[in-house]
Amino acid sequence: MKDARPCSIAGTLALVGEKYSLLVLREVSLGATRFDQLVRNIGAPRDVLTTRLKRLVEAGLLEKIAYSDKPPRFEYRPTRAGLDLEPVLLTLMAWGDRHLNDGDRPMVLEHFGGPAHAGGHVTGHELVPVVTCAECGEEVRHDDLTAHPLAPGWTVTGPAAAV
Amino acid sequence: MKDARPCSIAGTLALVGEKYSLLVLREVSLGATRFDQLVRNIGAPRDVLTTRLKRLVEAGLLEKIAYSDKPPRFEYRPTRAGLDLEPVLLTLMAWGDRHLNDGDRPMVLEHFGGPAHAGGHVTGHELVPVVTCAECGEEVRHDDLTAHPLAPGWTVTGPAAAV
DNA sequence: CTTAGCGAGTTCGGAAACCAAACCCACTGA
DNA sequence: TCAGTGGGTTTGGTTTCCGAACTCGCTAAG
Repeated sequence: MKDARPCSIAGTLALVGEKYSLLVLREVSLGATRFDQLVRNIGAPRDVLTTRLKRLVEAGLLEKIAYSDKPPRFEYRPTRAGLDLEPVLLTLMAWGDRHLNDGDRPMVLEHFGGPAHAGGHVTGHELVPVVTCAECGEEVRHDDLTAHPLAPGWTVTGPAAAV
Repeated sequence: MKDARPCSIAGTLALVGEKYSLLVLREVSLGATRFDQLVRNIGAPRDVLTTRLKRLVEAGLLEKIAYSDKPPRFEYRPTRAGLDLEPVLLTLMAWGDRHLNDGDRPMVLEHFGGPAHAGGHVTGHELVPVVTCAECGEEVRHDDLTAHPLAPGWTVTGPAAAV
């Protein structure tokens, strides 16, 4: 991994790209914040989970918060930075729902939003996540993109080539 | 990883969650489709890259296409399923751009879309990817979501708990 | 008071993955 | 004939992963 293209994708994956890290973020986002819950729900070896949690806390994606003094017990809560990874989880889930297991979804997400959201809402609708451009509001399609590397020497050459 | 919560996030990561796999998808999406380009741009060991490419081809995310017969030479092109992972790459990049390196971006993406797109466009705007709900069009926020696991025994307990 | 159990890790030894460098093979161009 | 390129494979050492067993502090039951 030395001398690679400088890139925020690689930088982010250096933080959360190891096995189980994103699943930890999934669990704490769902509300499972304690060690044994994480072990059970993720199925990771306990020692691996220990090192992942330490790393994620150091990186500022999780907070280790005491919920008991005697004996000392902690839970791991996502920080704002940690919750900001939710779009990654949603797009991963959307891809799996579409391309894995013949479209069978192991979990669905209910979204409370839209026009009726301002008042006290009662029922939502199924979430279908789509990546759009904040500037123009349109769904992002591969052919509408052009990459511009800002570091010298790192060009792109293909159909999505920079100018 | 046995006996874990059934989940499309975990399923997708089982396919593309190994080290370098998503960077391979990044490169082929940018147009770098050949073995030595991938080695250089990703910085991965050659043997690891060999096994990643084999796996991604088997999984149907890449196609191995001959571009020379004598000597036999191949390039690796993303399939539709491979390109469908671009939302994951975009959200990873957006997170890194926001939270890494004090907001310095190693690369910017130009988006050609929006109202002026139908006619022959000349200039685009910077892409700022946002995850929205296809149903209601709103940006997805953590507090607007509720998870509903469809497998028995796998519940969620926290603030985003299912009913 | 003794024992059972839980939550949250730590320790252990073996299996698997990763890594950089070296090597190989088929060709091309000088 | 010789150097160079593209696309790998081989080699041997390091790191990571894994499951099971163990520890420690505490609580609840008998």
